[in-house]
Order: sequence, then structure tokens, then C-alpha cells
Amino acid sequence: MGNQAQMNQQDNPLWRFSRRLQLHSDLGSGDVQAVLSLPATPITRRQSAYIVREGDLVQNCAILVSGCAVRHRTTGDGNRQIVAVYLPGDPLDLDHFYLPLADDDIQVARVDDVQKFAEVALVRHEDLRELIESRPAVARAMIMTLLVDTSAFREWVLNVGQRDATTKIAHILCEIALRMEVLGLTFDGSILPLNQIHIAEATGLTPVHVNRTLKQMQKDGLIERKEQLVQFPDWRRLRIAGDFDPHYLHIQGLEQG
Amino acid sequence: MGNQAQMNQQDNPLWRFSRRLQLHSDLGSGDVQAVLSLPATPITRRQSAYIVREGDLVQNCAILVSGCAVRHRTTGDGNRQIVAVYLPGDPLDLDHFYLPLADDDIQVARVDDVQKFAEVALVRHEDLRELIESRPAVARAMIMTLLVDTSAFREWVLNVGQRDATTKIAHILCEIALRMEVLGLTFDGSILPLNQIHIAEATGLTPVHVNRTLKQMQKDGLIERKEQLVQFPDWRRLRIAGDFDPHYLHIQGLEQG
DNA sequence: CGGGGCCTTGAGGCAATTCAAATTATGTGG
DNA sequence: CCACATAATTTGAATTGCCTCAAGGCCCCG
Repeated sequence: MGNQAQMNQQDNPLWRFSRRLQLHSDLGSGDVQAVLSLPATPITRRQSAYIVREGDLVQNCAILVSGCAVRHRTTGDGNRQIVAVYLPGDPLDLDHFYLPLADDDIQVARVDDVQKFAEVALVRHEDLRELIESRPAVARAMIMTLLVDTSAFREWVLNVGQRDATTKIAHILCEIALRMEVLGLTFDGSILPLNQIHIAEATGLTPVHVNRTLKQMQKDGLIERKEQLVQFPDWRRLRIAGDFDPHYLHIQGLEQG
Repeated sequence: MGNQAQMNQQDNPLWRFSRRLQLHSDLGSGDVQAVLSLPATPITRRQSAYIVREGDLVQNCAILVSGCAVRHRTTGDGNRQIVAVYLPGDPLDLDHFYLPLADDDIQVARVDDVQKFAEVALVRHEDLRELIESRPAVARAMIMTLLVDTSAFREWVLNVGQRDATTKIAHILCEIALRMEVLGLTFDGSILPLNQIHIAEATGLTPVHVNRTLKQMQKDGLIERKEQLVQFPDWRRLRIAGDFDPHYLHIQGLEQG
């Protein structure tokens, strides 16, 4: 029965989300149950579909269940900058609960290879309000999650502003790899959720230069690539090359990788 | 008496802070009074002094009263990136209330010209907790303030990642000018709170290039300079040159500048 | 088997950097 | 109030990391 209950729990679309909340804050089992019991509407989105558009007045909070999404902003002359990458379990726009007018686009970056779509769970702001009013620990966990994302934004300002191409790319790879690992998504050996164009838009480089830099990183043994797979033969070296110190992600119980 | 009371109110070190909170959210007069009555310890800091250091376990929330401060992060090889500029009335680190381990430095960028120091009001987290527990509207206003800052971080990722030197600099000038105006600090004609090195660190450019770009902007009539003063002969042109759309600052009642 | 993503490669150009040094402000103590 | 130290701005010359433009190749999918 315990086993059965656990199986059911992992089938809950919000299961990874509950784990994500606990990366930064402790929740009681009642809190976790309350999160898992949130009324959530599952929706699916194809590759490149928008989940939120700049200017939307958002009524729901979207939580990524499968696939990968990116948040981006655009300059007046159309240049795109990715400001965040979202993985399964990540809330995409908790901020819109407090500030419902969206100022970024959120878009599917990668879909499930067999299903051909990404899954998102929508939670109405009203239901969310009820949850956080009855569960202060959950409210706290959500705010901490928001603030950790904020810390990551600042790290991205630094990454985009001060590092050279190789370091920028290595840094982003490290961040994604670590976050996947911590959420039980096992990056190493699995498929990189971003293509070279995404990496370009996330680092402020051109796709051409990303391509050349990846080539060079491969030659230097920093990464290995077979088709869509990206592997890290030497995690420590990549971390150093990417000037990556994960403290800005505020992950509980992470001493060193 | 009413006049007297108002005078006293403006002398309160937290007066501008209470106005800042109301930029994004409405507060009742009881809420405002509660904010103004917060026990705050005034401290002074000289030019370039640190208010918070990366790694600190912060016990207080710092609110800038006078002068200018910047928040920055540093790469492994010592390159600095400013990620935020703070003006009088801005809370410097509300985030540390929820996530007390600092991951940025916060430093005085400019002091009062006659007093030679910047003023900061320290509010103990304990007192802050009491306030937000008794005043939900204040709690909400603070979270919204945090999230507006977050939106600004994302705009900075875009600014640093995708725009050319002139646009980057014009954008930052616009942001600071607008924020000063909205807080009643009247930028135009007053002294720019940042020097060229700060602008360089905020835009990801070198000080040398910032200097050359400012020269060019002056020649093009985008800005005017007399000693420390920076003036904008044509606000509209600067806004366009800086690709500046203030919606990301979520300022209530701002239709267009 | 044709078309659309995505990746790859080459050649040339430029925006911004690096390095170096002079000039001008700002601040300090005698 | 001047002499000195320090910080900030300015200018020049040479270099380079990354971009632009352009085209070709691969693979998946209908």
C-alpha cells in the first residue's frame, strides 16, 4: 500500500514541483500533501508554442511537468534574450501571482521525444491564494523559490556581461546540468534541452559563434557530443572553465559537486 | 499642525521608502504609518564602503536614505558586474529577509556632496516580520517591490546581452532618470549618481569605451555635460536611443514619459 | 524525396578591448 | 592655501573576439 501510494504520488503532475519547493525550504508532509492536492489543469504545448506572452494579464500559475521552457525578452529591433531556462518541476511564473501583467514571453524550448509535446499544469491564482493563506510554510517556500530565481537572474547578468564565450557556455551547461541532477532528471548522458540557437540567445552570442565555441570545447575535451547527446567527461574541469560556483542557486544540502 | 506633522513625516528616514512601496501597490494610511513607525537604526557609510558583502548572514534589512548604492557580483578572475543601482528610498536587500545568505556585494556608489557619506536605515528582520504579519497590504507591497526589482534584473540581462554600447548606456540613463523623477529626486539638472566606471560595470563595457561612447552621445546631442552634471536636452530622443520602455518597472499610474 | 530545422564552415569586417600614458578633478595634510 | 596623492576622465594606437554575410550539409518528417 505504501508502495502504491508512492507510485500515485510520482504520477501526480505536481510531484516534481513539490520537490522543487523543498530544494530551498523545508515542508511538512501536510504541506506537501496540500501542494499535491492543488487543483491543476493539465495542458500540452508543441515545440516553440508560447505559454505566456508579454502583455498577458495572467490568471493562472503555470508549472512545467515535462519538456523544457525558456523565458525571454526582446529588444525594439527584435533581438531575443533568454533570461531563464525552466525544467520539469519548475514553476514558470509564480511572479505573476503578485504581478499578473507579464513582461516576458515564456515558450516551449523542447518537447518530449515520443509524445511531441511539453506538459504544463495550470493552477488558478485563486486556488494558489487559498493554499498559501492556509499553509504559511508553502507561502514561504514559494517566495524563496522566487528569490532563488532572482539570484539566478543576477548571475545571468554577470555571465552575459563579463565572461568570454567559452566561459559563458560552460557556465550555462553547468547550471542546467546541476539543476537537472538535483531534480532527478539525470543530465549526464541525457539530451541537452537546448539547441545551439537557444544557447546563443541565452548567452548573448550569435549561433555561429556558439557553434565554433562548442567545437573548440569539444576539441579541448571539455564536452563530448554524439548526435543530440552532450556529455561531460570531466565535470570538475567544466565547472572551472565555466567559473561555476553553485551557491547562487541556494540548494539545500549541497556542499560541493 | 497638519503642516508640522507633514514636515516631521518627510524628516522620517523611511519616508521615501514608504513612497517607493506605493509605486507598485496601494497602502492605507494606517499601513503607511506602520511603515514609518518601524524601529530603524540610522548608519552612515563613506564612499565605496560596503553595506553588505557576499557571504554575509544578514540580520537586518537596509534601506537607502541618501546617496546612491550599487549591487554587484564578481567573476572568479575579479571582473565586476553591477546588477542594480539603488536610489534614496530603495530597500537594498529585502530579499535577505527570506534568503539571509547574501550572494552579492552592496556598496556605496555616491555620497552626499556636503556630508560626505550615504545614509542607510537598518531594520531588524524581527521587526519586519512583525510588521508584515500585522499588515498584509505591506507584506504584499514588499513582495511586489521585490518582484519589480526582479523584472529589472531581467531587463538588465537583455540590456547587457543584446544591445550596443550607445543603447546600453542610454538605457541605463533612462532607467535612473525615470526612477529618480518618480521618487521626487529630479534627475535632470542634478548630478548623475554614477561615474563612468560604474556605468562600465553596469553595462559590461570597459571604462575606456564608455568614455568614448559618452563623448559621441554628447556630440550627437543625446546628452549634455557640465562637470559632474548630466542633462538630457531631448528626453524622447534619449528614450528611443536607449530602446527604453518603462513598463518593466511596473510603476503605477505611469502612462508615458 | 522534398522541405524545413538545425548544424557547420569560410572569409571579411567592425565594435569593443587592451595597453599605455597624459590630463584633469578631488581630497588631504602640512 | 599650496603641495602632494589619489581617483576619474580623456586620448591614441594596435589588437582581437565576436559578428555579419553567405552558402553548404545533415537529418528528420510528412
